[in-house]
Amino acid sequence: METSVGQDGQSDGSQRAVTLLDLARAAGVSRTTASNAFNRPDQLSPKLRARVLEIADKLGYAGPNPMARMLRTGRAGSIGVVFGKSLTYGFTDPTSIAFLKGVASVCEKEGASLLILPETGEAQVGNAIQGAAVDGFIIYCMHYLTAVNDAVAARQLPSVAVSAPETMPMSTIDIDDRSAAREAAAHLIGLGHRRFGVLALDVLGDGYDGPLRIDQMAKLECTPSVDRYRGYRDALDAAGLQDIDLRAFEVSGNSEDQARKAAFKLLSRKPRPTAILAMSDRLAVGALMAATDLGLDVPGDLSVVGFDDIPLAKAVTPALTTVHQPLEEKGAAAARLVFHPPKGRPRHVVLPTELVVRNSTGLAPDA
Amino acid sequence: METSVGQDGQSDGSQRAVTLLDLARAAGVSRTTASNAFNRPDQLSPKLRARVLEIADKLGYAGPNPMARMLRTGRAGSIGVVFGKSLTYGFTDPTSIAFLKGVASVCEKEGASLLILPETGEAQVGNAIQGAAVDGFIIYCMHYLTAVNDAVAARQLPSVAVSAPETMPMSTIDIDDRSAAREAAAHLIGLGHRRFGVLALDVLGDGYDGPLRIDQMAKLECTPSVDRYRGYRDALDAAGLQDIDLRAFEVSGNSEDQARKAAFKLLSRKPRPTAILAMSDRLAVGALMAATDLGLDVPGDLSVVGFDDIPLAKAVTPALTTVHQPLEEKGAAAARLVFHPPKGRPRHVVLPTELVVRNSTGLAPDA
DNA sequence: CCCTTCTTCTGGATCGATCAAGAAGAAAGT
DNA sequence: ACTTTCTTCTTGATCGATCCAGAAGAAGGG
Repeated sequence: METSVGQDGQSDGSQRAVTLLDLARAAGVSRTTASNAFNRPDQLSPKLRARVLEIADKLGYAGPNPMARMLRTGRAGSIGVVFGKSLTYGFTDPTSIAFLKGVASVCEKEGASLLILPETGEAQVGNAIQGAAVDGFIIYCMHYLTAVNDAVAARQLPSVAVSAPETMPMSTIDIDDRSAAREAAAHLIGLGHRRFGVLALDVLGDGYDGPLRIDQMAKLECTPSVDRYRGYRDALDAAGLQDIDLRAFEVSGNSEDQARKAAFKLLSRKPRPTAILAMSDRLAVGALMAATDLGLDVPGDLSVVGFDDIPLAKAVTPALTTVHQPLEEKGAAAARLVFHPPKGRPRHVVLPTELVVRNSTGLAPDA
Repeated sequence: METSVGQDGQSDGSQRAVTLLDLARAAGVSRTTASNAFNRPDQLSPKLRARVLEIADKLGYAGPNPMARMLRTGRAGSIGVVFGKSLTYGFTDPTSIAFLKGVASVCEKEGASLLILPETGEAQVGNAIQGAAVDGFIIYCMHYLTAVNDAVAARQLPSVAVSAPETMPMSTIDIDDRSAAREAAAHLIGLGHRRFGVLALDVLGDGYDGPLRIDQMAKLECTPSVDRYRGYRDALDAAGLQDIDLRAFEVSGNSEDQARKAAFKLLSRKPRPTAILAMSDRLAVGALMAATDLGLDVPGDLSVVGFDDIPLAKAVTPALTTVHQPLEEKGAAAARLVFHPPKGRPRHVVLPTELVVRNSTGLAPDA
């Protein structure tokens, strides 16, 4: 009758953990009653409950084992976020930080935890997703979306993908990147600019820096970079400027320093561009630094328009003209959709954007 | 023998999930063999394994249920972070973001997930901690440390507390706030300053803004604010200036805007302080804004020294003189201690800090 | 006094996996 | 030919809880 417990020996250290059954025995009640003392106070008399809890305390019983409870109830009390890049990047880029903030705020309201999955590379990412004890997933824009999508879909849990094609079988949250970019470019065209440089987000996430690989764009699944580029072109087309040479550089990792170098190259060409279209505010800041390096005045000699409207955008000098997008709300909306999934078909939410004109754009110098 | 399955009816919708047993039956093997196909490829022939996995795919079996696996193996594959403030704050404050980044980078190396617990208030925080399926905890400086500490300790898991007293029964990670602050103040004293204003982090986390509540300081468990204040005083004492009136304002939520207001008040007194000791860089930035509001030149009329050395510190104008502390490394070190707990006694790590002199401090104007 | 209802508590079944021990057959050593 | 070893696979027990149906006793209604 006496179960021997491995090599324990009662010595200070890893003794077997106290379970609900131990507690029940010690209190002279059934497991269910002990369980109810924690979960259903109305199911037993207050006096008994107090006694059970007291004995639990004495035994060092912290409460029902979370893993066992999850298994039995089928709920984890948390949602998972799958990142497309290293977590280090996720906690560095202001865009994803704001997104996480939005997710976190909704989690907090729901009393749920937020599980951030490690980035393990395309081959392994399925394992992490498969093994995550969560009630739903949020997929934050990534480069190998298919692998992630398949793994998440297999879990059959409420899921939302951000900045993903609406052809995916789950709900999506997005902005209209293309028309937002179009508006940014139209603003510059309206100011008389005719020579542009583009600083593009990386297309494949493979650490490449250099001229935009237009030929690779078709491969893409996660497409802000592509959509924004098309938006820029749309504006040119609409203005009858389709023949303009739109020189574009890809910048890896949304890095200010790389953007500075790329912008330096763009601005060293003759004739020099009078405006830079940056696909993110960080890239735009890099362009500002390059302008300083070259002794160019912004917006006198050069106009710069960004994208995102991160907090830094209005803190830099000159304050950035940029496309405001609701970063936090993206996260919040995604989380809400996970907690309260739409019945029937998945929902595809498109959040509004707005061009915010500040001090980094002005009339073209040669206009 | 046929178990009826609730009200399922096979209709499109929530059909019972496929289990390992279903897979085993469909493949004509035992549960264990099916399990091994996923977890121990070496335990069965490659041919059989391929067949099992194929059938799993066909059945839509995503892989072993994470909750069941956790229960059986006793491991969750993730560590939890307990915040002392709302998650919104955690994802806003550059200090905690950097900390999380450090934690995340180590998690990624270990292939583990990062579970961020919701802030539920002092009364409920125990529940969240009790119910978290994790392999260990990191406690990030909070205001009701006792409640958190008790709940975490009850879980009997490897845990690390940040900026917590070494009297706690778990490992701790910290910097020497007191001597770092002392160094910052000594720097100003060396420049001839004799009239100081202090911008203090909130002592109780209750949203209070106003004169520093020195009388409350004894109550504290989580003590950067108190230690830094003491450090400032230490420097004054060492210089024989113990009688100086060290006027201090508490600023709630480490907010730049609130700091600006508080600094405005400090700087409106006659005679005006010539230097401001800020307990964080955000507070210091608030002081810079107040200086601008008052038409004061920094460092000509006013010197400002911050604390933390967040990225913003060197981006603002003038660049902040501040105490550099290894924010990311704090998170990384904490995570490492959770993954590889010290045998025997808990470890108390104190990371080095360094005063970084930039452009926001200069000779006292009246010296 | 009997029947119903409510409160309080209990035991067995179950969630879905992994583990330990061992069986069956093939391969190898003597 | 017989024992040993290795490979491959299986059965029963177990992880620690929650859920369901029902029992025992108290309270209330006619």
